[in-house]
Amino acid sequence: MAKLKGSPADKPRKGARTRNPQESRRALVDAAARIFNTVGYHGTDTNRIARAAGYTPGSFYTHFRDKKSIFLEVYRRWVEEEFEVISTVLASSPVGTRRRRLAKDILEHHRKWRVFRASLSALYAIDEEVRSVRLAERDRQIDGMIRNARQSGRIPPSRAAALASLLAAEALCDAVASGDTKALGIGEDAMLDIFQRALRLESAGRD
Amino acid sequence: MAKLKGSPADKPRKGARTRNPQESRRALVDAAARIFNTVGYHGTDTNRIARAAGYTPGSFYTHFRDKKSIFLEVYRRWVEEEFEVISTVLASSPVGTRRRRLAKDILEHHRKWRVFRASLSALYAIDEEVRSVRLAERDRQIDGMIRNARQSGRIPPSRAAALASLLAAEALCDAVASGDTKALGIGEDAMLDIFQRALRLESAGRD
Amino acid sequence: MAKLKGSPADKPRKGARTRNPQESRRALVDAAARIFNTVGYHGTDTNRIARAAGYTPGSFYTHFRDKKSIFLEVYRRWVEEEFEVISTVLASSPVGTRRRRLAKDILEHHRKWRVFRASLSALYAIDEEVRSVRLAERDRQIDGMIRNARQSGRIPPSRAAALASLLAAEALCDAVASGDTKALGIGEDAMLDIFQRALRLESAGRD
Amino acid sequence: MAKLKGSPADKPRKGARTRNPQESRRALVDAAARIFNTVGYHGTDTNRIARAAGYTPGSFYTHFRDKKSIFLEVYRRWVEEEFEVISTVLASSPVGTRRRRLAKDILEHHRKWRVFRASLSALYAIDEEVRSVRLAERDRQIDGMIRNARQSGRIPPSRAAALASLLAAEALCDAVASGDTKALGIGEDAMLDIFQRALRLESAGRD
DNA sequence: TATGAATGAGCGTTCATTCAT
DNA sequence: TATGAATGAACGCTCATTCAT
Repeated sequence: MAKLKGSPADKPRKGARTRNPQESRRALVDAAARIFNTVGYHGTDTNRIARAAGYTPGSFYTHFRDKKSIFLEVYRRWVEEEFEVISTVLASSPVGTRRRRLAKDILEHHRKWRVFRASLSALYAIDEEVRSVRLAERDRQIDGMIRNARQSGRIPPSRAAALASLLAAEALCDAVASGDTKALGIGEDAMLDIFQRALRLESAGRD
Repeated sequence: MAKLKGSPADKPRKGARTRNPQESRRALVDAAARIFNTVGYHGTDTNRIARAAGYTPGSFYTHFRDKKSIFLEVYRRWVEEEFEVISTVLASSPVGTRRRRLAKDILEHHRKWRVFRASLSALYAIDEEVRSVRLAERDRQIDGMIRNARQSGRIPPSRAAALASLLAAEALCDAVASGDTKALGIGEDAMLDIFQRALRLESAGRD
Repeated sequence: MAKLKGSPADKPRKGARTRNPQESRRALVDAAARIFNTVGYHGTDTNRIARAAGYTPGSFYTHFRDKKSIFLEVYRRWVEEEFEVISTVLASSPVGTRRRRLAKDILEHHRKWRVFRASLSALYAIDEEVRSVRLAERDRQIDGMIRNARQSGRIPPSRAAALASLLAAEALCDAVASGDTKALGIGEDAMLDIFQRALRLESAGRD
Repeated sequence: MAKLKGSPADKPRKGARTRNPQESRRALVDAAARIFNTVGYHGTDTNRIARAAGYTPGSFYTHFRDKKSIFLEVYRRWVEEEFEVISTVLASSPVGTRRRRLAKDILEHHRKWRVFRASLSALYAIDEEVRSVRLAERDRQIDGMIRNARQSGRIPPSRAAALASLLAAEALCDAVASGDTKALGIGEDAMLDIFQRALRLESAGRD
C-alpha cells in the first residue's frame, strides 16, 4: 500500500548541509511536509525525510524529538499558511468577488494538502498530543471567525455555529479537493456555490 | 503512539475454532472491527486480529487476501449498520420527534466507530481501492437520500446538495462524537440543533 | 571495542530451518551463548544471533520476547551445566582426588564462560530482572551446599558461610580462568590449592 | 534496560565553562563517574557526560580520546580513593577496632561504587586495554599488601595468598554492598565477620 | 480449513565521534 | 579551548505474509 519510494518528493535538496540550524530545521520540515502529503504519516520514515532534506538519518534527531513532533510542526505551519491564504484574499480582493475568491483559494489550499490532512485526522483520533494541538488550533480559528464578523460589522456567530460552519466548509472542501465530486458526477461549480453558502452561514448562526 | 497491546479488544473469542468458514470469517471481521476501532489501521496487526478471533495467524489468510481487504469488509459492514440505524428510526419513530431521533442515533453510531472512520479517511486519501469502495458507498447513499425525499413527498435535493448535507452531517457528527465540542466549550445540544438543520438542508438544495 | 563481526562464533548452523520449535529455540540459545561469551551482552545483536543459528532476524522474536530474555535463558542453562559438572565429579571421582578434580572442573567451566559471566555481573548491577533471576539461582546453590554437607555427614555451614565460600570460590575461579594469575606471575597450582581450601571452608563456617 | 535519562546524576554543573583544561577534565571525570555508576558503561553516552559537566558534546573530545579513556580515568581515580580509605583507617584507627573499621570503610566504598565496578569487570573480560590497566592496579595492590604485612611485623603472604584474599574480600564486599546478603536472608554482621577473617587470611597464606 | 513457525524487509531511534567555526 | 550541528553505522524490534504440515 502506497509504495512511492523513489518519488519526486525525494530529490535531495540542492544546497544542503548548512551549519545553520534554522535553515536545517526548515529544510527538514519542507521535506517532511512533502512526504507526509504523498504517502501519509505511516508511509513516511524519518530516514527518508532526512535524506530528502539533504541530511543523514541521525541529523533528523538533532532537530526533532521524534517523528510525531515534526508532524505537528508541519501541521502548525499548515495552519499559518491557511491564515495567510485567507488574509491575502481579505486584504486584496474586491468585495464583490471576495467570497468566491475565498472559497476558491481555501479549496486550492486544501487540495494541495489533502493527504497530509487525512493523516492528521487519523492521528487525531488516536493520539492525545495530536488531539490537543489540533484542538488548540481549532479554538484559535473559532475566535478568529467571531472577531472577523465583529470587525466587519456582522452579527458574530455563536461558537457552535462558527465551529459548524468551519467543519462543514472543511468537509466540502476536502470532497472537492479530493476529486470526489467529479467522481460522483457532481459539478465543481455547484459544490462551490454550496461551499460559499456555508461560508456565509457563520454570520447567521444563533443558538 | 497508540500502544494498546493488551486492550479489552483482545479477548480471545469464547467458542472459537469452527470448521465453518462463514463463521470464521464473521469472527475475524468482528475482531478486526473492534481492533481497527481501537488503535486504527496501522496500529492493528493481522496476527492480533486472528488471535483475538480465536485463530492463529495463518488462518487469517485463508479468509482474507490481505489486511486491506478485511478493512474494506469492516467498512461495508459499517455502511450496512448505518443503513439499519436510519431505517429503524424512519420505520419506528413518530414524525414529530423523528428528526431529533435520527440525529441522535446517527451520532451515536458515529461516536461508536470514530477511530475506525478516521482510519478510513486517511486510507481513502492514499489508496485507490479504498477510495473506489468508499465512493461507491457514497454514491448509494446519495441515491438513497434522493429516493427517500421523493418517497416522502419532498422536493428531492440535487446530487450536489445531497452530498453536501451528507458531508456536513458527517463532519458535525464526528466533531460531537469525538468530544471536540465539549473540549471547545460548546454544548452538545447547540450542536445537535445545527446538525438537525443540516439534515433538513437536503430537501432545500437546488442546482 | 570488541569488533568480532566475522568471528567463528557465527557459522550459520548446518541443518537449520527446522519446523521444530524446541530445536529452533535450542539452536538460538546455543548461538546466543557462543556470541554473548565472545563479545558480551552489549556487543551482541539479536539479528546476529538469529543468523548464526541459521534463522532470519524476525525468527528470533518468535522464540524470545527480547534480547534480555534469551540472555537469562543462557544463564539458566549455565547454572544447570555447572550442576552437572559438579554432580559428575561427585558421582565418579574417587574420594582421594575428588576435591582436586572438582576444583579443576569447576575452574574449566568458568574459564569457558568467563566473558558471559562478566556480562551477567554487569547486568546484574543494573537490571532488576537479571538480579532477581540470579538471586534465585544463588539461593538454590546455597541450599544445595547445605544439603550436600548434611548428606555427606559433615557439619552443614551457615547460610552466610556457604555464600561466602561460594563467592570466594567464584572469584578465585574467575581470576584463574581469565588468566590473571598467570599475568600476575602467580602459579596456577598455588591458586588451585587455595581454591580447594575455599571449597573446604564451607564445612567450617559457624555464625 | 536501565533508562535513567533525567536522573540526579545529570545536574549540569554549577560554575561550568572554565578555560582551565585541568578544571574541565576534572569536571568531566566527576560527571562520568557519577553516570557510569548509575547506568553502567553501555548506558552512558558521552554527550550526556559532557552536558552533565557543563560542556557541549564536542568538548568531551578535546579532553579525552574516547569513551573508554575516560572510563579508565575514572577507574584510576577509584583505586586512589580506595588507597586513601585504607590509609586513613590505618593511620587513625586504634589497633583494637582497626580491622573492623577497615572492613566497614572498604565495604562502604564498594557499596558506593558497585555499579561502576560491575561495568569494569564486564569490560575487563572483553577489552585488552581495560584488562592491562586493571592488572597493573592489581599488581600494585598485591605489592602493597605484602609491604604492609612486612612493615607491621607480620609474616608476609605469598603473592597467591595476597591475590586470593584480595579477590575474596572484594567478592564478599560486593555481595554485601549490592544487598545480596539481605536479599538472601543473611545478616550483614555475619558477613562482616567472615569478611574480617578473609582480611586476616592474608597473613596466613603459605605457598 | 487450520496451523504456527518462519520470513525478511524495514523502521524509528541512538550515540560515539568529527569538524568547521 | 570550546562549540554544537552533523554524521552514519548500527541495533532492537515489528509485522504482513508464506508455506509445509
